Amino acid sequence: MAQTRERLVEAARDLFLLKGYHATGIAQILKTSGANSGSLYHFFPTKEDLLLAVLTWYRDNIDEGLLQFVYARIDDPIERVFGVLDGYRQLLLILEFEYGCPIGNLALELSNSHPAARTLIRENFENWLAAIEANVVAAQDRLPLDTDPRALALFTLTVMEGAVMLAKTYRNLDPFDSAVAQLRSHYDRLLAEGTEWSSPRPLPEPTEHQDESIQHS
Amino acid sequence: MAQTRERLVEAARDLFLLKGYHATGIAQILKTSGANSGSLYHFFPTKEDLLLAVLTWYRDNIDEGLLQFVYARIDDPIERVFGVLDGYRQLLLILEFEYGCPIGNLALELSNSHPAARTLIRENFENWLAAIEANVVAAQDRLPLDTDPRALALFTLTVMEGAVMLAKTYRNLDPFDSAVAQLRSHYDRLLAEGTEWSSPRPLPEPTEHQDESIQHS
DNA sequence: GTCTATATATTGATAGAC
DNA sequence: GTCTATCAATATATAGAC
Repeated sequence: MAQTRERLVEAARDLFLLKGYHATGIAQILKTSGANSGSLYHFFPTKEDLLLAVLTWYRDNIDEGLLQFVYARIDDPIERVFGVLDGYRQLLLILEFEYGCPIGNLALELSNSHPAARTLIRENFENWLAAIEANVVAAQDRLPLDTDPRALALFTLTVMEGAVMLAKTYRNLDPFDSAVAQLRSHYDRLLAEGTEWSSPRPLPEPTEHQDESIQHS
Repeated sequence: MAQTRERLVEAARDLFLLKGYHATGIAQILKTSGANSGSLYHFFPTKEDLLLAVLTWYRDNIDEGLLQFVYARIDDPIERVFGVLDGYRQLLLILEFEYGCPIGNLALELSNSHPAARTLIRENFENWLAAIEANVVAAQDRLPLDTDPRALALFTLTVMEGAVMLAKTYRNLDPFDSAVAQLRSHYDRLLAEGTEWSSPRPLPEPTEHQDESIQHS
């Protein structure tokens, strides 16, 4: 049947999500999908080709799989951002923390060794960032004039990925909720400043450390 | 020799860091460490036992391996926090992004399937959090009275883990620097408020979304 | 505690009939 | 495009002499 390819991608997607790439065997993918070895290798010459198909699927399904589900019930752009984060929260709950961000998992497992996968992982992140950035831009009339939408979107993704990692490790939503609450307060402080130029960075207490290679905002 | 066990742990530690747990074979560990199969299984009945030894090593070496290196040249507690983050930045650079946080990598790869490892990963995070929290406490006289040191430390860890993931994926320090700069501005806003009680959360523009399950601060 | 040789299962991948 | 049978390589782990 023509949907064999699709079943294979779905099975691989779910197994990679739950167990990771290396820990998932071809045999399991065949069993889960109900396909045979010959069919799999007809569509995907190597296991890595199947991985790329999975990452392509995620990349092309961020809208229906994630955004539309949130946007359907929330209109305010800032609340949409936190609605997306809440989507990950729900998935952590539903799958009892045997989950994480599927892209994040594969990013840490494969970014070093699989360049083609890394490119697709980056494209996934780029799509996610573009969606969040669009929300920040839509709310820009309530944010300080010097707000950098891309940087704020990137910060949001950063916090989400870190928060999912900690929740998965603790098998508990507390670290996730705590981190998102801190992120919320970060947004709140920006909103509280309104459309004025952001106040200049205050001078910290004089300290005696010499070299400081962190770039400040 | 009595240091065979140590050489095995070091080799496994480095290989797990670069390639992950599943992608690292026993044969490679033997080759890298110069030990023989019999020696390895004398000390570690299973591969997972070796993994636990590696995680224990990290847990017991956070001081000498990370903190003291930073604290030796920085005294200010807030700058020590960002100095620790800068340590990860340097490692990303030195190892040309073929790196990440070793604990974070293993957290996403193994938290689901290896409960004993997950416990040690959590202990690693706890040690890291305690160190950062101690710095926040040390700077508490410059922070708002209602600052929660544990929550701020957790936020810092969250941002660090997410930032390392993105830098590794992009093979570029930009996302790391951007996220850390945002975190720095978060700290700066807290410092700017001084020791007063934090201003109450401002009311955002009224919006029409109904259910909002994110916990606000 | 260390050595070499090897067992056993599973891995990703292939062959060739249909 | 699908099927079964199977390959060669690698995986983790073991045996037993020293």
